[in-house]
Amino acid sequence: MAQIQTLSKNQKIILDIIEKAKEPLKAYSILFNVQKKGIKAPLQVYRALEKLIKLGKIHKVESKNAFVACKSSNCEVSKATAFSICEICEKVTEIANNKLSNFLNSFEDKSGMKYKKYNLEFFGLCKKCKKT
Amino acid sequence: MAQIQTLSKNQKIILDIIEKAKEPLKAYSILFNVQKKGIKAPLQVYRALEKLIKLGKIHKVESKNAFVACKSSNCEVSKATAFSICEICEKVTEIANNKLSNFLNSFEDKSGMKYKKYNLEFFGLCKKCKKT
DNA sequence: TAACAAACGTTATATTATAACAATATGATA
DNA sequence: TATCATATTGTTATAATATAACGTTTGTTA
Ligand SMILES: [Zn+2]
Ligand SMILES: [Zn+2]
Ligand SMILES: [Zn+2]
Ligand SMILES: [Zn+2]
Repeated sequence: MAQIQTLSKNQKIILDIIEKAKEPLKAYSILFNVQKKGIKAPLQVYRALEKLIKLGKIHKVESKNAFVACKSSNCEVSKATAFSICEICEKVTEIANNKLSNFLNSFEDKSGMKYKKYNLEFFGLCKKCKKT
Repeated sequence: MAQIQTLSKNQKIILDIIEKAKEPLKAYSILFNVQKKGIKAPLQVYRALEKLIKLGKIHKVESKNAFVACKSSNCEVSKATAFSICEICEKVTEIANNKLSNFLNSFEDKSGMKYKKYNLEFFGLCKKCKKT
């Protein structure tokens, strides 16, 4: 019944490794890490990633072509994502901030376009890197 | 004196083709289009793109790996970009909205991180595609 | 159990981007 | 003008990221 059980074998393997990582993982680094578990080809990784993204279990950090597990249990279906990215140490953190998400989810302009989804990436210096 | 004059030959050629395009251009499609002008290698394109981005003349649409000319003369240096992207016709438009940029430029959270730059991509249906 | 959809495995290939090296051009300044 | 520094160019090769196409297997459900 838990959502995790609806995941297939490869999807579980790959979600697991992404969840355990401390930083966003790139597809081929995931591939390298799961070869001992029998996943041999890029497509196997990319297919799992695609599914996990659809389910909101992971997100893609577009500016880095890398994948992170979703920390904010809010976004079961990933249609509103925001990240902070340190330009020095490259630390990536998912931003969970109601003021921000409320603002963006209700954003409208004069284009007549209906926004269903967004991805926001902030860049700057993290606490540690600011000090140096 | 005009900023355009500080651009090199290759940079001008590539900015020109991006400005004339009606949609975001991919690097290799740019390459194909400028081969008659003597630009033969990917690196020549990527180097010009990199410089043009730094100058704020163009932006990269991360989710599409494509490049658009900056329309909003506000962002001379591109540190705050926002796009709307239609999921059907793939039309991409740079959003110039003061309420949005003011909100994001002054956004702070409890992470202690100082945000200097952001990129936001909205997805949805454009006016035309909503009707069908 | 028949029919369908989702996931899998595999090979090959497409697409996007950078490394490394050498030459030339440009602009500032002594 | 000579010289120094920096930016730009040209070129070949290669790295990194992602998908096409094919057939098989597994799971669901009518
Ligand atoms: Zn999330
Ligand atoms: Zn940092
Ligand atoms: Zn712009
Ligand atoms: Zn559209």
